[in-house]
Amino acid sequence: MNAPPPDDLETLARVEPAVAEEADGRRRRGNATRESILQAAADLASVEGLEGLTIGRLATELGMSKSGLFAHFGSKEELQLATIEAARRRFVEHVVKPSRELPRGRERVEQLMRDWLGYYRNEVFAGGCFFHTVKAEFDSRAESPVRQVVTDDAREFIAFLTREVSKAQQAGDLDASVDAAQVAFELDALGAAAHQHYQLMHDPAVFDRAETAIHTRLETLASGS
Amino acid sequence: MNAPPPDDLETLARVEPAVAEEADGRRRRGNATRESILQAAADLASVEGLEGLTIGRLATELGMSKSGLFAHFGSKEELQLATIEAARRRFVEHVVKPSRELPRGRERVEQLMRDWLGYYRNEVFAGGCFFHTVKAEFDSRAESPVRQVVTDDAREFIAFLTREVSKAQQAGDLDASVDAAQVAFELDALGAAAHQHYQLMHDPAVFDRAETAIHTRLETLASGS
DNA sequence: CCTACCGATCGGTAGG
DNA sequence: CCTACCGATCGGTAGG
Repeated sequence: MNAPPPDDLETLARVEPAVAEEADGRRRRGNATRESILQAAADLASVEGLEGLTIGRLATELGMSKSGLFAHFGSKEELQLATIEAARRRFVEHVVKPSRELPRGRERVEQLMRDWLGYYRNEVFAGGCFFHTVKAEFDSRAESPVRQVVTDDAREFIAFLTREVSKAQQAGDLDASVDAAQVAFELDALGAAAHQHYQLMHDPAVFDRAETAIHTRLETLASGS
Repeated sequence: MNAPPPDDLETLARVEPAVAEEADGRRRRGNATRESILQAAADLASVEGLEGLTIGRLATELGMSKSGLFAHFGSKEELQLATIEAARRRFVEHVVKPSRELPRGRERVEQLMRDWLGYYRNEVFAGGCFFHTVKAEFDSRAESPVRQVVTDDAREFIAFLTREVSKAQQAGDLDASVDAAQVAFELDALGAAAHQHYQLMHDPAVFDRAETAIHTRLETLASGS
């Protein structure tokens, strides 16, 4: 029960195949070590970016040797890509999943936006949202595998918001004559701005401002029902 | 004629005192070198951030020796602070000044937003907007002189937007019962989102999306006149 | 403005 | 998972 519909979650959370377990538990211990490295890496990168995430610093923080940590990944790029996946898991857990329990419609969109703002307010990553940091870091850099994953995730989140707006329109909650992608752009803009201001000024009043703007916008789109 | 009113511009552009000129022109040459260094630094930092802006790389790009360039500033932090001032001059020229020729009111607000979006579209800095890059870079770092200047500039821009909205309200163009700071927050959010999406996806259609959102929002605030 | 350095740190490797 | 390295690059200095 309460199993989320598979459509959105699978694209956003790209489930890794489970790794076969060794009899002595070595593999499980290795995976647990790897995951704890990656969660620390995601927090560090949410502050310093994925380039500022250095292997030496991460190793010191975890009480490991540099080469011991390095052996888990093989290259810095592999570490960066694995860190993005770990951060995605945390994001899905806090922002995407909770509102899945509500029926499709305006209420679900509003809950999703509240969860998103709450995730900012609670600083689920050490430096605010991991994804805002890395989007800004890679947005004007040359193409690379890391940049590609970052843009794919950004597109996916906007597409996810767009689908939720569409569903609310289909449910008769929002004016269906307005482009759902346009509304999703505006909602994304308000969330991102709240995050940016909060990280910079530490004033939680910005969340009220964002909620007001979201509510006002959705009110103008409310179908007479 | 066409001299901009001093109120907003001086706070945003913090005019440096003119340096006394030496008879042999050495000082002028020195200042010109310094400014060309800083403009290159601002472009580099708009891509790589103010930490990624390394003295060695900047020197190579300008065909100077590292220590020759370094001598102009004395520390990396001084270079970073001077680079922010140079970037501010460029921003004011492209975004703040042009709409000053229009009378206060809704038209001026809309022109300001068009100039801002045009500045993004034209990639006036090599990596999009210098200020978005450095805001994201420093937003979750520890306090420092550089971070302080970055937040001051961010506050100043929001305050500037807020004043322009207020003036449009006073001119009777926009509903005066809505909080001007709330409207400024929303306008800032839409501009910043357009920048982010454009840098990441290279799709200029996002500017139409932003303009549509800005226009729609201001229409809901239009006083019946 | 230059050459020639400094100690620290970077990503990565050798060998165990 | 470790110690012990590597060449490159960092910010910064000495001396001119």
